Amino acid sequence: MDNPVPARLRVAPSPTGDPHVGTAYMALFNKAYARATGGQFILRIEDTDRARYVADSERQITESLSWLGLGPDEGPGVGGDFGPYRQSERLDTYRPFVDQLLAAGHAYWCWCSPERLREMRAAQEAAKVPTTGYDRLCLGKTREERAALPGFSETPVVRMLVPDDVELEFDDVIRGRIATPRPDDQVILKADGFPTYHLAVVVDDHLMGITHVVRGEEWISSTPKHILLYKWLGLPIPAFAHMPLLRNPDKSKISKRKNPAARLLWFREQGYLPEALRNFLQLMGYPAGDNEGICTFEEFWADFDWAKIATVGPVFDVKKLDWLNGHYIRGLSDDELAARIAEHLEYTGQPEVDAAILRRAVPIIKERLVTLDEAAGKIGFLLLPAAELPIDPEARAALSPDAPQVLRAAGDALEALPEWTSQGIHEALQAALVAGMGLKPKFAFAPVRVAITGQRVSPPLFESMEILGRAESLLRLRNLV
RNA sequence: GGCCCCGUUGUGUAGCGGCCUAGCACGCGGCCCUCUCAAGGCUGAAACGGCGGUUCGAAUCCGCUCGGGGCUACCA
Repeated sequence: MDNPVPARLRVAPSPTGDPHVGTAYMALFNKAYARATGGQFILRIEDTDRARYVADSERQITESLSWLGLGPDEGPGVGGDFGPYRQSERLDTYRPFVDQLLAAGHAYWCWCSPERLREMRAAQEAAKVPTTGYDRLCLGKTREERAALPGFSETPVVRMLVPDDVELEFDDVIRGRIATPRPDDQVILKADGFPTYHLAVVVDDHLMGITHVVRGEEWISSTPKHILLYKWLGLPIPAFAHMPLLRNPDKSKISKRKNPAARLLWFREQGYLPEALRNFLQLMGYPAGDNEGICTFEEFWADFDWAKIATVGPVFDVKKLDWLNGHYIRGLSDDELAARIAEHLEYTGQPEVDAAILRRAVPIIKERLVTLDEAAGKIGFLLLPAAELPIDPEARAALSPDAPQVLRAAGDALEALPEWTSQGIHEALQAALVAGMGLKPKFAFAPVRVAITGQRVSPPLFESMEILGRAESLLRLRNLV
């Protein structure tokens, strides 16, 4: 890394619902750069929109980030020298900045009612005006003067007075120099006394010592407003990194409405491993490197480079995540995997599974799992007594006519087997059915599989029988026909 | 509508004027292995949006065009 200066970066979600996958995406790149420079990664809650505020949201954000290994170095709950880390608790901090802007003539009061603003916008649209925006009706007026006019509201807001010569270009560490649309006279202080995002980010980023503003591409067009604020307030301007937007398959900005994977909690519910998700997120808009794109967070941040980030919004296609998840599952030890499956069952509120059976079953389902959630289904047949074992109707229908003889022969061969091991079972059945009855292995074992598992497709048969034990296995062989 | 951003196989990406008859991964097809399904091995199909320039030479540079996206809120 060529930047020896410790960077301070923040991820700043709004608690307006369950966490968005984009939050994790931003957090990942933020934290990577913080680690690369030996700096700090900060979580700040941007709860200035009281209308959309959801009480439980912050907890879910914090939990999911730490689940992913992307917990902050500073933030609500973890502390730090720059708190509070919730904007709703910082209302007093913003006031002096607003006053300063007002006093300097860079901002002005506006008493226009929401209705008037709506009508104004509609009129502009109808008239096909090239540039829309606030018409500055309130600019230069006292409260009394404005009150005499229609569309007056008792509770005013404060707007920025964007000058004609506002700078419309800035440097982005990902995209280089970029141009932007001309900003409107943006509201910075709302009627309810809360700042808008635009004022709050600038003030907080400065007060919290943020060196790199990392956010989604959708913020490019408002960056000139922020730069204006920095300049007016006499504050140093941080570096900007506008990340590409994650997309739905139709290329639109990823949304919970169109894409279940837009919900960060979805991944945990589905049984994805946090390390797999993290690795997958690293691949979004970023080169894979060697090793098929598999790499640890440490390897990722060790040669992290903003310039490598793509300017195209990647389509968020979970197919590759499925593969990665399987890969990471296969890399887990049997004990670890058993523990993760048990955890997942608990997290999703599914019935508990006998720990001993689960542990013994892990080796035979491990390479067959895409998600942890599939585990219960795969070992279900090991958990029920013979009498309750459901037989898949299709599997039953596909049974060959000689199935009864095959099962009887299998039972006879296993009855006297000296040692109940998968290998012994395999050899005994091979001898009785393949050698003895002259059946092809494929056909010889099919009815046995249905009897033992109730399915045509199952984990390895002989290992399953070993886990079930002799008595239970024999019972199942007799039960089917 | 206006302004801005972007455009390599189905998806994620490599490529930064000749090494490209465009590489890799996932996905998809086939084969092998095999008690089913997986896993694993081998193998196949699949892309530079289009048109003009610049140049000895363009996926790479320029222009236009088409296409996609974002913003245009007292939401972030």
